[in-house]
Amino acid sequence: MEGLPLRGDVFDPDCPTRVVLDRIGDKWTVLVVSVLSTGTLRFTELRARVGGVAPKVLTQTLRALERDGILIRTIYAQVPPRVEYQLTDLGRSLAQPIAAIQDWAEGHVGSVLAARNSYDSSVA
Amino acid sequence: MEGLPLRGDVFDPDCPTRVVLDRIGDKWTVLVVSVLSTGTLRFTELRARVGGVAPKVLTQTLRALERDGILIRTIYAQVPPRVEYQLTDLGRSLAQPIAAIQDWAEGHVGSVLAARNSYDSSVA
DNA sequence: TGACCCAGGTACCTATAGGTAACAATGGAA
DNA sequence: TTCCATTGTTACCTATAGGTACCTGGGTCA
Repeated sequence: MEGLPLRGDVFDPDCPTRVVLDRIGDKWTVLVVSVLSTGTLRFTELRARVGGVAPKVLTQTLRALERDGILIRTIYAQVPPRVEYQLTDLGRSLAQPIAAIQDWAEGHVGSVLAARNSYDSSVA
Repeated sequence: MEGLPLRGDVFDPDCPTRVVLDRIGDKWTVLVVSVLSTGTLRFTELRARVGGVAPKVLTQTLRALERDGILIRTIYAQVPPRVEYQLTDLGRSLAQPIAAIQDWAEGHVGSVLAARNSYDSSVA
């Protein structure tokens, strides 16, 4: 019943593919997956590398990604608690397109901001 | 002052790269860019291909993308009005990573849904 | 006897993305 | 003279993602 090689169609509003797109649309998912693609990290490290996340929101994001099979959460019965997050194979496969997006964003910020300035001044 | 080959850093909360990620996080951007990557389209055609968009929201999305230099809006002084949307070079360069994301989404829906079922039933 | 560390949890608030429904403007067709 | 096509706009409402601030629990270190 699982692992159907079923192919979705993002243009169908009723296709669950939309759900996947929504997850990627999540404000922090891209950043978290990107950071984790470099290796296993603990909560606090994650928080430090992804600038600006509130702990509550980071927890939410991590739980959602765990639920979707993108990452694994490992709890070590220690004191103080130690929890590690690492990507699954599925997560690693997602890391590639995400890296492409991130790369585009970093490489084209200048053009986008320039277009924005130009547009705003012509409308003003 | 424009077109700086400045490279952003998505992990810096104050970096405008975040703005670009936010735009991609927009619910309809990915779909609109994807559809337009196949060629120029009119408003109604666009609306038909991207299932489930309300006209107001489509207008908002298109304006935002125009502002960011991703697409061009051409108005023909006809009656009834005719407006065409096409990607710019910048938009076409974005279409590639977006296609990768979309491809991933369509190809891995099955795995994600399976993980979700498994997670939900183990928590229940 | 505190104070600290880690990984969150809880309660609460709000901005805004997104949605619904109805209307506008124009000229040609029926 | 009423209707229709086309591309939106306007007013209005709401769900929820996201944020702030503070709490918890239990070893350890001083």
